[in-house]
Amino acid sequence: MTRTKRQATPSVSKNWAMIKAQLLNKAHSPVGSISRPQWNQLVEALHNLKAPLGKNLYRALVEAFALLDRMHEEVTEKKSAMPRLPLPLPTVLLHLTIDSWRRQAAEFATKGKVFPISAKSLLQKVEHFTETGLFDPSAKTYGMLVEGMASTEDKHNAPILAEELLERMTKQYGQDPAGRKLECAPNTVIVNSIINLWIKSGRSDSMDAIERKFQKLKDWYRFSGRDDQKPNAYTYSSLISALGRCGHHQAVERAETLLREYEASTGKQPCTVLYTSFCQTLATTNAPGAADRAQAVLNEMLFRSRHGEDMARPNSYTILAVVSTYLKEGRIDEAEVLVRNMEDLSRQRADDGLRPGIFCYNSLIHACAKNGNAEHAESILNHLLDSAESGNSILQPNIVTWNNVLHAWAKSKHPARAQRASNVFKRMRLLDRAGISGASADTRTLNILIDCYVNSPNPKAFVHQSIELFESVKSQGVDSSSGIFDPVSYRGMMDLLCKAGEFDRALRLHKRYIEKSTAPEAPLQPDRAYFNVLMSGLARSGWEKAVESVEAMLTEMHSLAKLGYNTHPDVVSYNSLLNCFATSSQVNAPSKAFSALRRMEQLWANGDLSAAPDASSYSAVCATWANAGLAEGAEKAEEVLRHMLLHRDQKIQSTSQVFNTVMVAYARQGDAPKVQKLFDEWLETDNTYDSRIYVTLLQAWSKAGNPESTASVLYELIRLFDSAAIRNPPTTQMFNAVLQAWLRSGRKHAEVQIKAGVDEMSSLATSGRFPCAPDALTYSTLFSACVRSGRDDLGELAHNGLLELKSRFVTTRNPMYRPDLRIFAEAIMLVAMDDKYSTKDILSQLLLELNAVNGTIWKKQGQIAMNRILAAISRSTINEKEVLAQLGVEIMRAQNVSPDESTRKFLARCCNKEGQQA
DNA sequence: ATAGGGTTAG
Repeated sequence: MTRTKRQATPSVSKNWAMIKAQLLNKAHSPVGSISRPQWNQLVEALHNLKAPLGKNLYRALVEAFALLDRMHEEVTEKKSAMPRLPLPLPTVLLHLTIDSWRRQAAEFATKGKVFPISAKSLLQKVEHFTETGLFDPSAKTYGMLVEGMASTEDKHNAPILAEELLERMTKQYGQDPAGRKLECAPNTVIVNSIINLWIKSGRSDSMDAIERKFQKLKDWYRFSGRDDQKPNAYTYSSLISALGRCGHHQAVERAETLLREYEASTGKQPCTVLYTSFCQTLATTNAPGAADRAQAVLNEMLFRSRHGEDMARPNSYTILAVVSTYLKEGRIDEAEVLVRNMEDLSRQRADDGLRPGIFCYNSLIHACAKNGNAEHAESILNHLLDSAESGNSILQPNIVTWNNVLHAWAKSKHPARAQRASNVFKRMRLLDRAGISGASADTRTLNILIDCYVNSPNPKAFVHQSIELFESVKSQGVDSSSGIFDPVSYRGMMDLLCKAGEFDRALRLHKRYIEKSTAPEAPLQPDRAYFNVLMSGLARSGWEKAVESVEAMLTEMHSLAKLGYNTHPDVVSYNSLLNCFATSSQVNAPSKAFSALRRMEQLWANGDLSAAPDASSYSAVCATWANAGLAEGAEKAEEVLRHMLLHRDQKIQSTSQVFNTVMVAYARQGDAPKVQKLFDEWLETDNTYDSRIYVTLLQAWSKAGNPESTASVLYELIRLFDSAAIRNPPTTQMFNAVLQAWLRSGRKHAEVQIKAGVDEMSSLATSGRFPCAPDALTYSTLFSACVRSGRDDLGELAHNGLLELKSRFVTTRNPMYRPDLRIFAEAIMLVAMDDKYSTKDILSQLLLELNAVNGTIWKKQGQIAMNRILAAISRSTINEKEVLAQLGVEIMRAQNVSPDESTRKFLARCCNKEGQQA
């Protein structure tokens, strides 16, 4: 008796194991043979699944589906006898299963995996259950299915599927208005879910679809007055965030209308999410004044929540949205101030909800990275680490924080950037080993770190370190979700090895990677992007074997593609080959380049759209001709341009890159009128803008020594900029071209024109109109013209110019303002030639500064420069020639410059005159 | 049952 009782109330798992063994095994219980008590056991088993669903969701889910399928088969088999079974089953059983499926699928999606049961197949199942009467689904059932589409269906198709489902629901409900139950009508929740599918779809028509959906919901509500068909805060919030994310042409205006509409239709003030969505839309659209408006919204929210009103209290999402608006406008400092203020306020109000989250800090760090300020990025990390150590768990840096800081060093110009990145990585590993969460390196960490090495000033120095890292990570055998090398890592390694000039090593590693990644069951496979990076690295390298290696890899891509890998060469792959030819010195490079281009055109004609030559392809072939060192190089390049204009893919809208390459070729031959002709043709036929092409024309006229034509190009650029037709203002480089044209023109009084030009540049730059502050080249041009003029009244002008340049260099540390040997030499000559200005003190001071000009430049130019200086001094009327000559000799000795015959001649002249006077 | 967030790679 006791025994039977124990058996009658077995544990859930025991019960389940027994049922599974007996009832799901068709050999034991053939379909159609299940008795009423056994049926009840099946139902009970479904109920009991509720408990384990939370823990081992996936297994429970598989079991639930097995049970449902078994019951469905049973019902189908026994259809005639159905009245004996208590059908339909309670809907909650179905909902429990679908809800678990939805949650499980969402979790899979966050890990980048696709759940094996799709919404589409589940929907089919549900429809079968409905047909047999096993279940009677409601709008809630379909709602959850629509929800699950977001994570199991292709995002492009998901909203279409959902719309079809809604269509069927609407039809069914409408066909039987009297008999249908209220809960089967399509409702607000399902429409909201569909709107969210549209937002995530990435389709170009999504905004229209969303507006139509919204309109439809409003129509239903107007007709029925049902509360479950009324647009709610979820609806408005989704709509407002859609405006930014799907690209509405007047997003902000529409968002404001929607906010007002929400207030009018609900009688409620907007809540936190609505305000936050509004700020997000301001951020994504980057509307004028976005940051100030977002800040105003935040202030309003803070004001309303001041006395504990919860409805509109800002949270970390809100703060992030406002911070993003500042960052989009480049107002990093103000973003930081806002974050600090919110930290203070949350302390003041004793409200942790007001604190900026780690996402805010990660965005700030990313902004620093973009700004090149890695030092500051790291200081924010340090602040976070300090505050985490003092018990602040909300601000624990996570992997993105660390990755962003490393990224900041990768983009930095700091001389020790790679070393600093290495140090950050070391700290990371220490903390990780100490069990601190968020510091465990993932694949991105490794990739960014390699990127730091690639971008270091001396990639060669980090080859060893990278290979060590590479080997250590590989041998650790960590799980595949984090910390292993992926194709991107291999790409990075290849990039590093190419930049370091270690081509043989790169090719060896490449071979190993291909062997490993094409082995059966290999976790990683070679892909097109991997090959493209490697090939473009080789193409850029200037290595003599680049052409043959890239050719071999192209063949390899083809053969791997035949084996089913995603390595079919595309236009980028072919362009690498073409770029090899463009820099190759092989005599047959042009013909090989042209035949490669032909092959691409052939593939394209045969329907392989990914291989259609683009502007870069044609430009590379033009460059191959231009660089081949042939007399007719420019003409041949132009033939390629003509060929492209006739046969190009219409997707190439901008032809400027190709025009530019051909123009550069003619410019090199000194044929400025031809360059102008091509420019005019480009202007007439191409409506895209390209600053490079203007620069080429400018340089061509400048090189031809035609100041009027050069200046007219510059004036045109100024006119375009002032009329807002182009965004980039004229720069120092462009003004310099005009000055150089004057110098090259060899005309009389060119120095007067150039001096006027330099003054104009200074005043335009000081007034902030254009970034055209005179640089080293500007003064070099001016001084050369002055020296050439032979005038003896320019000492003060030269001296002041040099001082101005020097101070600009000291304040900016920008190398374009660094005075070089030539500038110093010519300034000294001009001072020496000016009897009224020159003194021994000025000249010896200048000579000492000349000596401080560092660099290897002395080896090449030192002798000529010193000879010219000594010549000028020897011709001057100054008294202390011998002293100055002595100084010159000392400088030459210090700089390892050996005197020649002219040197000795001028030295002798300096001393002789001195001697005569004595 | 329904909404919103940060990073890398030619």
